[in-house]
Amino acid sequence: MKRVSIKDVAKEAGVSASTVSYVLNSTPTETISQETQKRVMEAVNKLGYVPNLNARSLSSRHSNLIGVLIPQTEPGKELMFSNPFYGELLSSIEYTARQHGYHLLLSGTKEDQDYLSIAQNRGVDGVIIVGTYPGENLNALKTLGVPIVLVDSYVKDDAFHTIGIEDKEGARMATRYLIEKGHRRIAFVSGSIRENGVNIKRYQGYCDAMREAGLAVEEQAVYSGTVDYEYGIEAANEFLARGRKQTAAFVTADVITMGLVKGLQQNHIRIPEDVSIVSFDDVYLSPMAHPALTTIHQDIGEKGKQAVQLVLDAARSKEHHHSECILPLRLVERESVCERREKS
Amino acid sequence: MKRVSIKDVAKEAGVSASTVSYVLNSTPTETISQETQKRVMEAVNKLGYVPNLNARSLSSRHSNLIGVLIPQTEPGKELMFSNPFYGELLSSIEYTARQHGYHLLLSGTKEDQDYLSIAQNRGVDGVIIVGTYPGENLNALKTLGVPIVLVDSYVKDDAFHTIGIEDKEGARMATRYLIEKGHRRIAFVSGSIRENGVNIKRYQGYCDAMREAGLAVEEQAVYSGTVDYEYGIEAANEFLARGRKQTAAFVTADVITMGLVKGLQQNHIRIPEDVSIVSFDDVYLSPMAHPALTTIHQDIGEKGKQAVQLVLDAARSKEHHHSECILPLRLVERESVCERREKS
DNA sequence: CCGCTTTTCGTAAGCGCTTCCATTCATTTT
DNA sequence: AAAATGAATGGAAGCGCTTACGAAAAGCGG
Repeated sequence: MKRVSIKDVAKEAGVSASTVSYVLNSTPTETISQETQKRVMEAVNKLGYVPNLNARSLSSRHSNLIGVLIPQTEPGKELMFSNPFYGELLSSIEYTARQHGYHLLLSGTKEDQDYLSIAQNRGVDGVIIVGTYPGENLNALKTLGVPIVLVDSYVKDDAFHTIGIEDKEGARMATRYLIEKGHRRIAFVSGSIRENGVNIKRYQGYCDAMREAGLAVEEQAVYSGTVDYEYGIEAANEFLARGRKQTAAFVTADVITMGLVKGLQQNHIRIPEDVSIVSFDDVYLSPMAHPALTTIHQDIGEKGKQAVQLVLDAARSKEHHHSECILPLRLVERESVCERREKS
Repeated sequence: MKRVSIKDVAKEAGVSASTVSYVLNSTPTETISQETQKRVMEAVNKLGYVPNLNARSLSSRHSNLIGVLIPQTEPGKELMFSNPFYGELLSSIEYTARQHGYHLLLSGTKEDQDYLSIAQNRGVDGVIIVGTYPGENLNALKTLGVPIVLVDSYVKDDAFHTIGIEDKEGARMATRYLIEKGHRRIAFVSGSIRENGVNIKRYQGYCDAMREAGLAVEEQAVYSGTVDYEYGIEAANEFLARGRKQTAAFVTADVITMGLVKGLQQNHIRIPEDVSIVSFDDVYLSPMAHPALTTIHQDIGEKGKQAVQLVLDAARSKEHHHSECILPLRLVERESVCERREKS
């Protein structure tokens, strides 16, 4: 239980602590003889020495740690992963980071929280923030001096790196697809529409597509709530309450869609025969849905990978150059949409 | 960008660094006058001081950090969360930890990996390991001197705390339910069956129930693969290949079930009319499946919460007392099972 | 006003590691 | 042969914080 420190190794190998440090870090400016290296390594193995990374960070000013902030879907709701999208994203982030020898410091976030706590405290080398946050909170982070990458946020500020997708274009693509299938009354269902968020862009894309086709965007055709399946069910009920006006819907998240489909089916509305749906994200389980979701596919794995890459690149290069990465989208056709000739 | 340290605060407040430390940690043995406290706090706020937790850990020997090890489902597969169960569990762990002022150091794990790296390195205060691992790897962790809790593992060793569920009983319950519904030929579908893992217990429960009902456990009725929906589909094909012998199945994970259901439906096998299924886990999305999954419900949130609780309790108390926590299970009836009179 | 207890605070010694700089030899160079 | 070079290592000063320990200030009964 006795922690073995670098000094113990030094003593065992009959060298100084600094020498041990040099061989362990293979410091390029220093040169240690083969023989000594071998002796040190033997001591390390014999004693089972593992360096204390806290101490290392303290003196070397970098921690090989990346802070990751993932939103709790809703304040008060503890389920950070009520949206499987986050799970998949985190998965990819973790995997990529680990490949590079980095670990993750994970924290969920409530809106009102002080993000500094996680980041500044532990001396992370960079921060990945996923989702949309009020600007003030982000500003505090800028003073941190470590690279910050925003995933899926439209905050425009050169202090941050960003990675996202063509939200607007994706939504337009989805909506247009529905229009091409003969639908004219198309609902828009999304999570909360907030400043700098993705949903506002997707809403614009939806509107654009409608307008381009000469269709009106009716207020009663837009549904907005939270990003979880509960809201999908709620939206289904609301759809009924509003009189089943639309024959199709563009939904901005697969989770919502799953709830929506369920809610609709429970009311004996058939998908896609009665209501066609194009969804968004293409999470791991969406081909498993019934019907399998026709959805805008985004490469979640790539998103996470790029996020990590951005942080690491920025952490390495000294001068700050703002970078931005937009991933492409594509529509994958499955079973939740069918042709429709509007009666009117 | 200039980091403000405790000394800066001390200077600003006109006191010594130790005094600042005392007020910040409200060290119980020391007593600082109200007035000084106020002065210090003002300086802290004015300078925007945030303590460097690395330094703190270094000198105080505790980090307010919990290491979390989550398995990559399959080696080579990067998707740690191909099973939504892990996402939900992590969610709960993160939330609970945060409530207690702890952060998470997250790492995925490959089988062959050296777990020490994450734990020992960073001086975590405890480790939560979810899933089943080869014993040798765990042994290395024992020397760590921090509490370790194993989630869903049947490794018997007083050095570890464990938290799990009544796997065997749950499986028995599920199988018996199917039998009560008139099924006699029941498949067992699970992820890999390995030593000390949950599936072996569930298999036993399945066997027990069958035996109790005087039914034979046929080798060709058991399917075992990986825990993801891809395997579910595979199992469906295998089911066909083996001649559609069973009228029901007990599946040990909802993700697998989703794949299985999909695969079966694609082959025009109706659920539950042709094949009834009782699943396991009751993940967030399982009521959304089509049909909604009749499944053994486990309280994933509670599991995560207890895991954290166990670590923290153990970290606080000096002497080691092995603790163990088994959570109850219950069957929730939904739509994937129906009555059946065996033809034979 | 004096010893004595309490309260309040500063000094200093680390925690385990990195890293600049100086030092010691063994080689070369001229 | 003396001077210059370079390779190989150790010394020591921190990184930013905690925490004995001890000293000074303050309260108090007599």
